[in-house]
Amino acid sequence: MTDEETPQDPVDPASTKAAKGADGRPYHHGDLQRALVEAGRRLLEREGSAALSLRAVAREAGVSAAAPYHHFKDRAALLYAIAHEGNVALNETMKTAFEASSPGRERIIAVGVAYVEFALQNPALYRLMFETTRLYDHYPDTSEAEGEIPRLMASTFGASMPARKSDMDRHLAAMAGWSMFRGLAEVAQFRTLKPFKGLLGGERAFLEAVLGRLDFSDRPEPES
Amino acid sequence: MTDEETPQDPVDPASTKAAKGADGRPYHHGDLQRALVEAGRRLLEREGSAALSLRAVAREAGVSAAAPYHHFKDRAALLYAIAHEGNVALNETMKTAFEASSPGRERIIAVGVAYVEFALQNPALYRLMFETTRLYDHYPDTSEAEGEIPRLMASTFGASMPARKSDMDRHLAAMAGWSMFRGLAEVAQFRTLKPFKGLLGGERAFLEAVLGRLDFSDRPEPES
DNA sequence: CAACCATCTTGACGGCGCTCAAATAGGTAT
DNA sequence: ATACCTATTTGAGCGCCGTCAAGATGGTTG
Repeated sequence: MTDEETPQDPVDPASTKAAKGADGRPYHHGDLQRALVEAGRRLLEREGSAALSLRAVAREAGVSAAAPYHHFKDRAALLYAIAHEGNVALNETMKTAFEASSPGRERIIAVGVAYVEFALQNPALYRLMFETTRLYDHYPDTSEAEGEIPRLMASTFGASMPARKSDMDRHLAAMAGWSMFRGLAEVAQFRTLKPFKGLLGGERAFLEAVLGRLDFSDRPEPES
Repeated sequence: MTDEETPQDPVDPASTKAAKGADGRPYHHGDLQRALVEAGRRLLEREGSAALSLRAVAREAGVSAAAPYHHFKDRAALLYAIAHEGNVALNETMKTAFEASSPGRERIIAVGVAYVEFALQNPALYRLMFETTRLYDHYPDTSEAEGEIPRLMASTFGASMPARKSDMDRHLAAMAGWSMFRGLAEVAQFRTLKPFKGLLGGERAFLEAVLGRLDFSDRPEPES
């Protein structure tokens, strides 16, 4: 991640137009859109989601308060862009865990641990993704990474079952897994659980033990 | 619904100060603390959580913008009070479901359905409770109802297991159940699931089917 | 009655999201 | 180079927000 906002052009500070300031930054920001998203992520990690105001992001990126509006329709659009990056990252994490594991119970737990650990390591970002996904749920064009997570869930659980199983059962298992992942991602953040995790041998052991409480067994058709 | 004055205009010359409970201390305009919380809940249902500004709540209650500060330390304290009411209500709902069911698998599903249905019926309030509980997690004096929910979870799951099972296992099962409840409360709100629920025979059937994916079986000690 | 004091209002401050006209820089055609 | 064009950035301004200090209001009490 090149979160370096130094000027990449060796502009001559004396000859170039410097009406705005002597910081050497070219008047035309190279890629303000990108810089804003990165400033937002930086701010999110450093100060938490409460500090994620448009003005603060603009300040962090070193531009005026109105500048973002030429790259994002409104505040929500900027937050959406940040959340989208998070979704891409989470999706990658899950996919890696998926591919590094073999089908079945082991894989479900591995993907779940990856999911929850991502949330624990990026709590503010996760919560932003969470909120944003909810707000844009009804939008017809939720983008690639957002849609991929449920798909990955389905194949994670689908592959762990005999092929003869109905799609309904597969979907239900995926829903249960997804719910468990999301719920655990929240519950595991409670500070009161810390000693409990210690007793179990660490956070990862805790996550695996809880996720192990998902029912992986075959089941009779729910109907018929 | 145009701008209608709230019917609780404080000028009620006949009974300005009388007719208030012996416990309350309604000096000027009645019990403003109570009125503010109710105004907040009203606003939450009518306009959603985005409209829950301190000024809006004060307006809804018919007082000046600064009046709430004599009853709540800041905006967060007011939101906390509203969320607390929600926690009391949720706790009651769960307790009722608990007592109306018999121990074991049936009970776990009944309590889970009660939990998730509360969230689905009061989405804005649930989300507020959710956020607030998280923010105040580290406070030493989280109040009665907030603490009772985990306790109820523990006994819901604890009673479903043989007594010889270790506390650890009981707690883990409760954590898994709690995670599932919370996650499902979020996931079940996605509009895209509507047809899926229909195929299953309605929302309740969907909830029961997903919750049924919790592992209720006995397990070996997680550590050995 | 008058003094008191809890209660609420007024008015102000700074920060916010958002909009808009005006200014400026970089690239391109002349 | 010159002049233009377009994208980018700015500064001012609107209305709303949370918050605070000081003043007004009115019930309670000596």
